Amino acid sequence: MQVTKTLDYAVRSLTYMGHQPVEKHSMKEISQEQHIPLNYLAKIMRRLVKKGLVRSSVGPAGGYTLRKLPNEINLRDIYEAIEGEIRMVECMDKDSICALYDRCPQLPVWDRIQLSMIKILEDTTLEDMLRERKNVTLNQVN
Amino acid sequence: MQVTKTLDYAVRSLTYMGHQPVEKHSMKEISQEQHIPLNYLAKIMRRLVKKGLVRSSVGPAGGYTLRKLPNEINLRDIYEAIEGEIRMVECMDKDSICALYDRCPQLPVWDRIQLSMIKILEDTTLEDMLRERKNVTLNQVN
DNA sequence: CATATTATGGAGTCATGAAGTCCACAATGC
DNA sequence: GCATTGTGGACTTCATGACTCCATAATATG
Repeated sequence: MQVTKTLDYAVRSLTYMGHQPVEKHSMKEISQEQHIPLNYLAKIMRRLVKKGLVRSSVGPAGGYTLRKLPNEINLRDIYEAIEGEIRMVECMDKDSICALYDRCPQLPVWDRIQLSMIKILEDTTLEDMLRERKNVTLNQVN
Repeated sequence: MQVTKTLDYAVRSLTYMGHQPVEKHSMKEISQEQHIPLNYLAKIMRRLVKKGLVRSSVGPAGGYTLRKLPNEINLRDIYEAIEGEIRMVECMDKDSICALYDRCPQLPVWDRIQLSMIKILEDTTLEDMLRERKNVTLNQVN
């Protein structure tokens, strides 16, 4: 559950679009405003389109718009669109077979923790981020 | 907040030692019982010693013992011993300077999420894992 | 005291994945 | 028909996780 740069970029882009959820935003615009490398952003947007978070149109005056309202898009959606299924431990994969079957005391614990985290992500929407904005006065990112 | 193999190994080893918290356990013993590559385990144990989680003694009949009782060792301790300070987002590092200072709506949100996670890790002790053991009937790890 | 046993320290290897670049191509508004 | 904007995929670079190996230090035991 690390926040990669890619995820950061995705959240930033979506938050940015969230300000005028109806308007169309070109990749170039997002890239410049949010300081995201254009070509890399292209890759990220493709995933967001494919996962149904944004709608795209090509050609001049093309760009992206959110498919839902900011309060209907939560962090879990975004996380999974970018990183795939949330899984804290590798062995939670269905296919893996464990040498310690039937005496692994960790699994239930990680599982509980993972559930809590998913809930937190689900409970946080783009709108929360937009609201947060005015409270922030000085901050760091990279 | 990914559970790496290294962290998994650390937790396993400590849980294993937790069964007889007083007894000494050699690296070879832990390695064999928990299916952890010996040389790699050596590296992990060094960190646990350095961070004060276990006590070591060398020579024949040497080995490791827990420094505290299982209910006094929580997952946060172990996590930080292995992975260092918990930080979900890179920009939470003190030194990083952000291009988006003063309009980064993400930070407070990630920070809140991080605090929740830390709390969960703190509230979970080795003893919880030991207790868990009897409830588990079939499982996977790798 | 010699030797076997156990931990310590550090260098080196290998594979994987994140982050980013490039380029050719497709859609479309003017 | 052309400029503009998104799409798809191949390719590169670099950092890090997950090891391996080896030389060395401490110490129980005979």
